[in-house]
Amino acid sequence: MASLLEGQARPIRLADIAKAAGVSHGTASNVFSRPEIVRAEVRERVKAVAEQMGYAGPDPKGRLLRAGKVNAIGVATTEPLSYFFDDPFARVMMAGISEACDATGAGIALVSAANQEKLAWNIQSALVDGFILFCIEGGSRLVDLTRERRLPFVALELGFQDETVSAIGVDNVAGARLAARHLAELGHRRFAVLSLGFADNRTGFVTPEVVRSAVYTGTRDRLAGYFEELSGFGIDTAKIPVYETENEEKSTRAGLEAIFARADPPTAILAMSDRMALIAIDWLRARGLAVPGDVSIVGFDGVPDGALSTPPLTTIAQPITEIGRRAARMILDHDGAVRRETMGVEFVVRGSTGPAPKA
Amino acid sequence: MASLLEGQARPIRLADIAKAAGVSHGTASNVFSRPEIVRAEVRERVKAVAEQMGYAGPDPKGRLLRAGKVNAIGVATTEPLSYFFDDPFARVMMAGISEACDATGAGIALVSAANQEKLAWNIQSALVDGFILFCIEGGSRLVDLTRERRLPFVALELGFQDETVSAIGVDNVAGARLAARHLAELGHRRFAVLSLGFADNRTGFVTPEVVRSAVYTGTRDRLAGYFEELSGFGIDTAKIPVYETENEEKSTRAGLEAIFARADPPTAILAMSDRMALIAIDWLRARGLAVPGDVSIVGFDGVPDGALSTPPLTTIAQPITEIGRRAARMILDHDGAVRRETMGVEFVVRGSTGPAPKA
DNA sequence: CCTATTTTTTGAATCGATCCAAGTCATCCG
DNA sequence: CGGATGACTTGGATCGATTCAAAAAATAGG
Repeated sequence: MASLLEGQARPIRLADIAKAAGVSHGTASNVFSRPEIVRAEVRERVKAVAEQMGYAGPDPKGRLLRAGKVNAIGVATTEPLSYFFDDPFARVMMAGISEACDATGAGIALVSAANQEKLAWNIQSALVDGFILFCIEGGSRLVDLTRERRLPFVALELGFQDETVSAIGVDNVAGARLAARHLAELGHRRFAVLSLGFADNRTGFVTPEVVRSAVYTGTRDRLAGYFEELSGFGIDTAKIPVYETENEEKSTRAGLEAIFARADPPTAILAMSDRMALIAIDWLRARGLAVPGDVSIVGFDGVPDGALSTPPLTTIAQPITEIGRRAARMILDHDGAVRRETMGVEFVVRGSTGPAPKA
Repeated sequence: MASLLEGQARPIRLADIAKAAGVSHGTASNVFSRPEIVRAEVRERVKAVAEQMGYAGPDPKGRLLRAGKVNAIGVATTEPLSYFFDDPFARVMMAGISEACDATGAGIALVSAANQEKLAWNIQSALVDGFILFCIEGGSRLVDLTRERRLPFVALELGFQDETVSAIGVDNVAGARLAARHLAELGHRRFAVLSLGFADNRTGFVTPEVVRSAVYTGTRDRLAGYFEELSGFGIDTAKIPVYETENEEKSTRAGLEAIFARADPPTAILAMSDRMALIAIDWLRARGLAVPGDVSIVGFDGVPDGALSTPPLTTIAQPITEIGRRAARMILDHDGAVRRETMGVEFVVRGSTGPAPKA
């Protein structure tokens, strides 16, 4: 019966080598995984047989089951896979993760969960020892799904409150205050905020109601930081237009249109991401408004592109690489504990902010 | 004895669920993998037990062994992992690979082989269905190692000749000719070439001897393309300085120093990579030489940064994304055949080239 | 040459699932 | 009521390795 299948090129297994070399599979295994405990003569014979039969070496699939450890960490997001290579924030983060993985020889498995069903499947079937989650959007779904794998995981940019998951974030309130203070000290009094989401699938001007029922506390905290600081300068924050975007071109431009269509347009824009800030710079300049001459802008994140724009972007920089490194290490030397780390931010003054224009 | 270990939290297996629910492991398996063939009542009972016992779902490690397919493709290079996120060429390539993987729901495993021993191990133990190799450097070692896995693989940027491996490349000769012709037609007569490697670990001016014994035929072809075309314009190619770099900042700058230290410095530089071309632009401008006023430069590759430099770079663009897509598809629908594809290049005129300065 | 050690080798057990041929059971039909 | 049909279930085999206690072989010591 087996003879009928001959020539079917069934891959050679370790057991085949063992049989051909006349040793037990235990010994054959040792030849590859612990050669030093096998008598030299036997070792060479087995190796020769393996070579001659075209054995590819112990199949990691088999080894894995026994070993239990994959030696790779999964990085997941709800964006398409290309997000990891396109998005500047993600790239810097990945560089940090890469560094930690390189240091220990671990691999990186990229997992995308762009559409609902596949998301679940990809997370469920990823061969990894743990996950790093980019919770840029639809984060709660991602967290829930990952939790079911019962593997260690760390959430990054986790927008919402959930004390049961390990996470690394930044001090949003402090960062936002820094940004607001800078602009206020430059004399600005008319502000607008380009905001990240307070809940999924919403864009447009934000009402106090929306803020109160925010799902994403990260967004809420940044806004709170802005407002606290501005209030300290005697500015009526209730009058500040806050436009919620999806952190991409279209909704951000829509937000700018809406903001500048109002009476009394702002001289200063607080953007909750560098992405939006950079889009804003383009939009304003295309509209003939000088940055920072007519309008000043402060971003948030500290992506490298911000240094290259014209004018270069003043921003609140997260220690992105360091966050990536720590996240990877958290998975790599996981000890079962839930850890939450809040990193400090750094205020980077570049060229997109200047004194408020004389009224 | 087992009781001594109780509380050790050994992860729950499918078999445990089966036993607890009073069904066979076969049925328990079906509950998760083919729920429709299990009677509703039984299915719910098993699911309830699983839920209650905190079962994480079928472990992919176990499933993998039986299924045989990982559903992930490995991307390997001899650079550190961060290369994939830092290098513009790699990033565009990865975007193409990502696209193809997203379309079929496959994952991407990044494998780095920065140091000798780990290289071997990482390649040997990567859980993937096939490899895409970035042969930017030390490519032959990478190819040899990968061949031993006996998994499908495609080599990208394979510098050397080896008809036994699947590879996707570009028409180097044609691309180089385009670049050379453009400059010659602009009236340039004094050239220099910033060259990629002809063999490993060499930098410096290249002799005909080096070219003749080239390991990297890609480099040789590009040079041949330049020379063929320039000869057609009656230029004595034997007098053209060709400086071999390691395609990074240091050796490229060294090359420029050496080239411009010679009598009769060039008015046109043919760079075999955009990377070198961009470094050259910086170097020249820092030196007070106008680009393209005093010196014109043509790159090779077509990385997106080239469009953003000052002046923007004239270059020979490879269809990088498309190469990535094809490479991924080659692995994804692998049929056992060795395939070699040569893609066309596109000539992109931007601002780094202009008429030769009046003598 | 025999016993005590030490070095190697063996082969069963395990890792965690899926697959499938064979078996069970209830239902339907003539 | 016997047999055919259909719907689930069962449990052994398998995927490809590693591990480890015990057996076997080699070596040392007396």
